Amino acid sequence: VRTVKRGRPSYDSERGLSREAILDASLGLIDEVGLDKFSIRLLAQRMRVFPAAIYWHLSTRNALLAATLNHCLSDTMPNTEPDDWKAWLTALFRENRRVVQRHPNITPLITSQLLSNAGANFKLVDRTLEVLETAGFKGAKLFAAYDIVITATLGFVTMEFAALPSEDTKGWTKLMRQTVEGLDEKSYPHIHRHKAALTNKHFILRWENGATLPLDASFEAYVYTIIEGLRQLLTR
Amino acid sequence: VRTVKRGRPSYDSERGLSREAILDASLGLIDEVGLDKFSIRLLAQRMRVFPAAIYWHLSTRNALLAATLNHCLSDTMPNTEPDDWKAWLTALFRENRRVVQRHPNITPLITSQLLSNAGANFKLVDRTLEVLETAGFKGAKLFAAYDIVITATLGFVTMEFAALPSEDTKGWTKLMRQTVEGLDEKSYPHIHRHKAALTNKHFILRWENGATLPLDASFEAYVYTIIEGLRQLLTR
DNA sequence: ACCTGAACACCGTTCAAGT
DNA sequence: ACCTGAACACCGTTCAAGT
Repeated sequence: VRTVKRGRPSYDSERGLSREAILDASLGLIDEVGLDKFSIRLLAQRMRVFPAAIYWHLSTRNALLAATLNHCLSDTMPNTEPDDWKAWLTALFRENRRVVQRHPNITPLITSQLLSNAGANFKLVDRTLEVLETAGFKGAKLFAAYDIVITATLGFVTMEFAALPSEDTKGWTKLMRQTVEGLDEKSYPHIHRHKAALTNKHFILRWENGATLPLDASFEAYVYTIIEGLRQLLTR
Repeated sequence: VRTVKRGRPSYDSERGLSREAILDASLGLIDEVGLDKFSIRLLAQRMRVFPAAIYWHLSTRNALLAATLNHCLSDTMPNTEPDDWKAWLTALFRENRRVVQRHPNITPLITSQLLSNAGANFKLVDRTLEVLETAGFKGAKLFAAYDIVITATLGFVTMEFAALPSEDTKGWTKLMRQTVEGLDEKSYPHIHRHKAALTNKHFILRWENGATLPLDASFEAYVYTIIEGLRQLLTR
């Protein structure tokens, strides 16, 4: 008789572990507690298993994190027609951002794990190359454009969702607010003039991240900038 | 009689600790051993001091890392005239990249610590706003352009110098090479066609990072793309 | 004010042993 | 094949005590 247990979504303790189940649980745990508090021991506890059991499926903590990141990003694929490269790229950037928005805590992994291994989204890579080629990019320009697209896909969101300290150590937000609001007119005239519009709303001058304060307008302007820039690169 | 000790550059064990000396030593240690192996205990050992001594000067490990990052990035400032915004931004992007190139191991910190605190480079922020305003950016466009410049400054290099696994666990490079070279023509026709030009040379398909294989051409194309895109944004 | 020395509550990882 | 149970060598951080 199979009795339904407490309802942990993607792991059934009666069926044992699997790589897939571990990655699901890992992503869920990172969403919940953040990377600082994520540990193999805590993950094992959630899956009602001994810590060492994880190591039978994944060789190391870093390998687990890398696999979790790829697992999270592996579904991204615009369903736009690939012959309109501008529309396709726009869809890619937006769709990717939506994914990261659902899992903001994974962003540090994008630069702490070189994005390349067995689980990477090679389908997306191939499609990107196809789109750029049909757009007219050739030779050295094609590869430059490809790198630019990858950077544009991940670069803005990693900055937008950059991690906050997991504990408000000694009133961190208060210190941030004071620092930014204390920037004086003499030393920082331009910051001072636009203080109201900048404070906690744009890079470096903020103390919340995209999870609570998304930078929608800047993101859309960034997408526009990249695509217009690529258009210039194409006809250079 | 002051006897010169073993010649650790910026810390003299006879004069005691200081925030400055700790940040110098911290950056040096990260350069040497990488973030994975960096620890407060190891840092303390290098400075010939008990671990707890560090905590008198910096409240926490994360605070230390954030301060180290800012310490590393705080000197960046193009010496170009600010009235030519394109030349100024180009200089900014290049100078920043040179800094990161000297300290590639700090890149993960850029997204794991929200870039904002008492030690951030607010002079650079103010100058950036000045340059963009004299270029003609106003209102909402000014703030979007500002966010784009910050992203462009840090986004590409964080991807370019994304960290590798600190130990070659189970022949990681070998696995990477096999994975990339094993991408078959049927499933990945475009990758396959350009395999020679892409393998270990561009994002996702590589297993070394910018420390050993810099992406000079792509970086310059990215700078061009951003600036041309901003030019379009300005006159939209 | 600044650091020592020791302790506490955690980690990742390994390995023999079980089933 | 897959997991247990215990152990090892580390961590970050706290705190009383020294100077």
